[in-house]
Amino acid sequence: MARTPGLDKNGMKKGTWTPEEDKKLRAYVRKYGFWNWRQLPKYAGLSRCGKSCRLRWMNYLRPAIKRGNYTKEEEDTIIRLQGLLGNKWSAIASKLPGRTDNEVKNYWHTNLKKRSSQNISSSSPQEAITSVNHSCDHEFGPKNISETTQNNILDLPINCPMTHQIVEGFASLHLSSSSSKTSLSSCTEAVDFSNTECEASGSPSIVESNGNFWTEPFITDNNIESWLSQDEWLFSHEIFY
DNA sequence: AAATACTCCAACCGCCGGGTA
DNA sequence: CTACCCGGCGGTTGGAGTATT
Repeated sequence: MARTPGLDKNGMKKGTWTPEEDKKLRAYVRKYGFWNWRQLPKYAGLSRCGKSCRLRWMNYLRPAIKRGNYTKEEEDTIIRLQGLLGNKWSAIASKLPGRTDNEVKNYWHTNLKKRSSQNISSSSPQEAITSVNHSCDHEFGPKNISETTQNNILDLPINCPMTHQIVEGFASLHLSSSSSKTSLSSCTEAVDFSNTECEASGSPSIVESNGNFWTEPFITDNNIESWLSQDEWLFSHEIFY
């Protein structure tokens, strides 16, 4: 499972993360957040590229990541959304709290792919659409998504968290025979998602207030107690999720 | 017990889009 | 307008762990 440790062309370490590296990354992110992944390893004392740090944090160290077996509901959701959206793993994972796109992708390829292909012969895309439609009805009131989408893809309940994915899924299914992201974006750009369940992405003022954050991240750390209490707030409000 | 085949998943790679200077 | 940087995404791979022969 683990990859052999080595160095990339820039002299950065590759391969499996050690517990010590995890500790450093976790401690740094919990204290300072992640405002520039490229710079982060330098100040966190890690010989890793920023990308590797980001991946490690997002897929493994992040709080609230759910480990262990998938529930029947989760499996059904993955199968259903994969049928609708294709390999939009991040979109699918966003509907599974605590699961990462990488994890969902792996689980699909190792466990669900075969089952799904068997089910395809017995259930139509229309059934999958209807199923999602019901889940939206439950939270956002009745709206016939399948019918609406076929008539006007933009006329969807904007507050429905499924809408973005549904639009993209139908864009790939109906609007273009190619899989280029350009064709998808040209469709989704017309929709205002500002009112959907987007996570907060702005930098908290605690960082902005520190003008030398990146140049002196540790030096300015004079008020650890205060930082830690704010850290808990950030986590409780899912700023880091 | 040893060898081989298979499974699973952490991690890497390359590409793309958004933001900005 | 262009070039560059960065974060994010999806496809792929390496190899440890497990099952089978």
